[in-house]
Amino acid sequence: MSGVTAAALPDAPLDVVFGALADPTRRALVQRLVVSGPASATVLASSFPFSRQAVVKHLQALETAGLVVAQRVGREVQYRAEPAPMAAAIGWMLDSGAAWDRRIDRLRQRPARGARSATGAN
Amino acid sequence: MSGVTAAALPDAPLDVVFGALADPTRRALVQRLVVSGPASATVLASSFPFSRQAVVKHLQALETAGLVVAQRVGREVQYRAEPAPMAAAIGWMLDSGAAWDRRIDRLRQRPARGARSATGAN
DNA sequence: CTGAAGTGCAACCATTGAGTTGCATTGGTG
DNA sequence: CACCAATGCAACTCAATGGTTGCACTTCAG
Repeated sequence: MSGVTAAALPDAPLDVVFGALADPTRRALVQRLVVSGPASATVLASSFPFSRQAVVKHLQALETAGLVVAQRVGREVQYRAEPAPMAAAIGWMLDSGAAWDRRIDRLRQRPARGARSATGAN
Repeated sequence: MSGVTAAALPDAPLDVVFGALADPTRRALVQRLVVSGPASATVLASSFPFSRQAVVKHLQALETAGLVVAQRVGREVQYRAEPAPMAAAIGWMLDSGAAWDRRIDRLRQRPARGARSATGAN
């Protein structure tokens, strides 16, 4: 964790990215960092109904996902948002969506023969 | 749950969508359904190293997220992929990314006064 | 009608996750 | 130097998750 300074992680696995984004608190943290810029865990914690330690844990989860980068400034640690890993997640979804569209096309071409042929959801 | 036939759920909260996608098995299930078309839990389970019940639970998680739709066909239940809810997830990410870009712009416009312009990733 | 295939339901276990508290450590600053 | 603020580390609780198994129930088919 703290070993990584600011080097771009290769690319965090989708598990971790999606998992990090699955928590409302963590999404709120990301937005907060995106909107208001870098901040320390202590400062962030003052805006949330959680203890500082809880916020730190969330930030570590986000850092593992590469969605946040920690940078030491004096005795503080500034966390900054890094939306890059979202690209992979979006990519996976668009990919699925595309494949789904292709499948829909195939289903459309198939002659609708009378009764609802099961999968035939419009 | 099983009450819904094929009606589009209002829109599952992001928590649930991201959470559903955070599991590799569930992503594999979605892709399988997208690529090979609708299938029953029993059939799907034969392709995975898990029990049928485990697969059923995953499918229920996906169904809660609206990523999968269950349809009863005779004594079987066919599950079909439904990528629509991904739109909200993608939307959230693009939104964060956009806000981030705006922030970067502001930082870029700001005259680098000595200290850290730091966040200046690529 | 009887049986087998396919689901549904429930109990159970092990692991992870979110959150807490307490204390040690580091780093500015009066 | 001495203090205070911020971080780091560790232990602990409680709830949720992912997985299992066993059994009851429905439905098609011989």
